[in-house]
Amino acid sequence: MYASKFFISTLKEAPSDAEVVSHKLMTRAGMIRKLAGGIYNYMPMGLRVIRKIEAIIRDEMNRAGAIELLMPLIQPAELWQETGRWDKMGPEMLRVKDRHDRDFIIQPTSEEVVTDIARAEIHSWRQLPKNFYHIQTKFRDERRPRFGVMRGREFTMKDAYSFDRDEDAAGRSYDIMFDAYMRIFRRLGLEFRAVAADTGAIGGSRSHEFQVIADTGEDLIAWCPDSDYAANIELAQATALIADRAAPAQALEKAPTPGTVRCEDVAALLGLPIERTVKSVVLATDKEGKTELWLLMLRGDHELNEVKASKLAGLKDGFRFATEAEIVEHFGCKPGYLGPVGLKKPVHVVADLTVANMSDFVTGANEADAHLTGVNWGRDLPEPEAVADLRNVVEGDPSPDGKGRLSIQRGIEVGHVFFLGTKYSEAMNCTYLDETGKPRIMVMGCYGIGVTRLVGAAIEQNHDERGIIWPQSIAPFEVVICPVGWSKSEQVRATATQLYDELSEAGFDVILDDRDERPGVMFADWELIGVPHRITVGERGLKEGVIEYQNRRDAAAQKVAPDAVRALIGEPV
RNA sequence: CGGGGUGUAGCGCAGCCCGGUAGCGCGCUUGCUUUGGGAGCAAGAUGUCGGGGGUUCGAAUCCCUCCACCCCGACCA
Repeated sequence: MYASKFFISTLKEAPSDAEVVSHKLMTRAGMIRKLAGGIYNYMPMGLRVIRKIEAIIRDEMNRAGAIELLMPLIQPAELWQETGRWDKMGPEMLRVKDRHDRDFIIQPTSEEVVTDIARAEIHSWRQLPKNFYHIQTKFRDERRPRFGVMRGREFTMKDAYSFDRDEDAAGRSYDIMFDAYMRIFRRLGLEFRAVAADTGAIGGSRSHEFQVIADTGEDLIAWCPDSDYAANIELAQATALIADRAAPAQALEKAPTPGTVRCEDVAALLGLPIERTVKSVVLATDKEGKTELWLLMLRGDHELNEVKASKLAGLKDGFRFATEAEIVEHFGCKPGYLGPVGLKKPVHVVADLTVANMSDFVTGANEADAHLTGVNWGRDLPEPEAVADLRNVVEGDPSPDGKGRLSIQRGIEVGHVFFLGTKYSEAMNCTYLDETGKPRIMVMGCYGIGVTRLVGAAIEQNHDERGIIWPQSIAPFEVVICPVGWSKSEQVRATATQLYDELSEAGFDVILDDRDERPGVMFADWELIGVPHRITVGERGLKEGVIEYQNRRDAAAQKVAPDAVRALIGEPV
């Protein structure tokens, strides 16, 4: 490709609405242009990256035995009504009507349609297993689209769906996809981690997220450097940090703590470590018109994990945070000084694993500007109604597998593999005949990769102050040739053109910058765009018989003979 | 959805408080000079000042309203 024949539109300054680096750099590099909130044009330079990512995904999906098809962007409401998601999905799903006033949706995902295909086309156990996938535009009307391509409303996703005869076979399909995903993300050249993830309402144990490691990620992942344990923090198991509860040593006393609401402040005021304080989180449930309050107790330095809370026996069907009025009614006190001792009305008291083994701890006194010290289970208040893992793990917690301590990293979720079971196949009566001629429900799995999000994630992980640094496998171009004095020097032109031809012939994606710009302009543009290898050809060097090579990660260029540059670049990918 | 903020040239911004008919930098066009890290000089082009309504002799500026975009949002009692 010659630059003059391509489309390059770099900006010196990013639009003010771009917040994260990937959004800024993609816009500055001319890869995307915003059309509306969360909706972007993929400009030629950006589309090349997307196409390369798609090619790698296709290659590995096909290798893993998945079969590509393409399901429509617009889907009829009937299928979604059949599974009940027409009502469940909420405003995130964009609904449209056709000229006959019939309801359609713009697909946020494709379980319904693919299951409809399977039930219509697959009739025999001999046809199983099957795994269908497509790479298709999705639309999710996000509450708050942000971060450019990382959380857009319109985006591209690869979604795959496996169909199997039973759970064992579905497990094998899952493993095959898991392995394929490992290969895909390795080939994309990203630092990533596969982590156990919450399975939500569907249950079961098989769900993994693929997280690209980046400080700007929205997800927290807990992993153990000494073992292969890795889980989303939503799921990561916390252990009791105190093995056995010590006997009470202190008397129950009330301490004045005026204006001191947060646990760290209470601890500081009382001159105690924060590990001695217990915070009270008040939730509410509404069942058949009856409101019940739940007091969840966590150590002062710990945070409530809502996913874990939602698994508690009484909170399974949904909960909310209690209102101030409800809190006053039950505790006789406004938030800030709440505790489990001296309640006005009964509440369900649930203690975190660690809190359940604490003694002589500090809680609110249910009285403004006061806390209680020397609080002890059994003596000052009844044993908790339930003890459960309620908190987020923190850096340094013991790994649940008993092999060392947990580290916490931020990640960007770019892939998810999920064992679906029969949730959709049962709702849609997707069956096959087994060897005995009996109809049986197919067992499904689903597997997604956020293609456009990957572009953003790759940049979040690989950039510097000058711009993007693409992994070679997804760079819009692998090599750029910058001729200095293109229009002036016959010799520069000849050498640059010859290099271009040779490298293209060798299978590299090469762009020759024949725009006749000054070197500073070319260098700045290509460093912003993030091409991994740059070759500079100028009369000055040619007099000494050299050209220059610089890797995007190098601090400076090195002079080499034209025929030596190939060795520095390595191989095309 | 609630709270806050911002909309002025392709991009980044000033002007608004205190009304008088729009400006700067980058980019773009033309010419000359320059040519190894975002060139210099000169001459240009580009704005329904987010939309609508109102106040006023006069509105980017004041008032009302709509829209768009951005940020924040139980974080824990």
